[in-house]
Amino acid sequence: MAETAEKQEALSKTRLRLWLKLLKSVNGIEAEIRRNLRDQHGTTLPRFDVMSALARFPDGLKMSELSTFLKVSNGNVTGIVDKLTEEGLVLRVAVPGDRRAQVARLTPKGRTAFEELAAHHESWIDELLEGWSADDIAALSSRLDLVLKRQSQEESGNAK
Amino acid sequence: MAETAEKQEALSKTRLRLWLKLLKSVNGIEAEIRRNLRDQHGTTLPRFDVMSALARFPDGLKMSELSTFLKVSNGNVTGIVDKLTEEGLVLRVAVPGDRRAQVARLTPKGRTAFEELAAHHESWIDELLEGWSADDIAALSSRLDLVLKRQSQEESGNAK
DNA sequence: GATTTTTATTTCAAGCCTAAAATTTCAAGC
DNA sequence: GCTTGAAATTTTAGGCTTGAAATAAAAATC
Repeated sequence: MAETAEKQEALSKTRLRLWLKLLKSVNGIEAEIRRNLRDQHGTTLPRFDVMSALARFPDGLKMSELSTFLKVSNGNVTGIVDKLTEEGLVLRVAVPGDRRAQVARLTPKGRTAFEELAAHHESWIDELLEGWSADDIAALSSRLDLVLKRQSQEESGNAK
Repeated sequence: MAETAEKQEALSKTRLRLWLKLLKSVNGIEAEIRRNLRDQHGTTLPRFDVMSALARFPDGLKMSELSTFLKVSNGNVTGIVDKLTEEGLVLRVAVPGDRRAQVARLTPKGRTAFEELAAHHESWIDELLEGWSADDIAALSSRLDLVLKRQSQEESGNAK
């Protein structure tokens, strides 16, 4: 079932237009979340992301695990964790048996603060995706799995 | 047709999970595009975005029009256009009758460079969205319209 | 056990981005 | 024709991000 070159070309353009629309939508949602975090909570998305990651791992994450998980550079998380530590939301704990490594953990204060943020975050998303049904979501989700699958393949290809 | 509170809560969680997956997918695609622009063309996404905007307006765009169109700050485009101008890809043209304003335009060299970039960009997207049919795209596109509609409403609400 | 390599993290330099202040010019009202 | 306010742009200060260099400790090799 060979498609014609014309159809392939049209599909390529259609995909490009979709990508631009998708990017615009996602950037818009992200901008609103950043705005809400700043205006309503005096914080930022990178800080929320770090706290969110640490909330999933109650025993804490090593700095390098944190940067891998968030897909940002090591130097980046250093700065963010520094700030969160100064504010008493995160704690650096020495790893027994390895004096190079440190584990970052949420403090009780940090956990409480995160839970507050997370609840609001969920409700913002719920509003922003108003009109999306469970079926809509399932359909998109399966298409996104295609994208993510490709990405994880590529990653393993790039592995050193 | 009142849904139960339980269903509403489940939908909210489902939407949140979708959002996280969507963000991961889009960030992954964007990261690959940035990588390709850097490694294959020695340029960056912000530069590509500026050139792309200027390519759509052969008569050029005022600096403020450019920043509005791209949804970035004025100061931001100043720096990017500075660099592109130094490299001979963009030209600043005085606006007759208004000595405050300047129009940024692609030079012929800039246009050629952009067309080269744009062709590659389209093919990268085409590969990254491999497996997305015209029907998939149409379905998602209509859901995204919901999001974009909400965003444009909000914008006009925020207008000064 | 000394040397080399790898691993974990931080520091650094540079680019991107924003919001706000500063500059220059235009337009309106007097 | 001044003055005041608005508009277009650039400059500035500060935060985020990266990739690469630097530091320090662990692990592997000899």
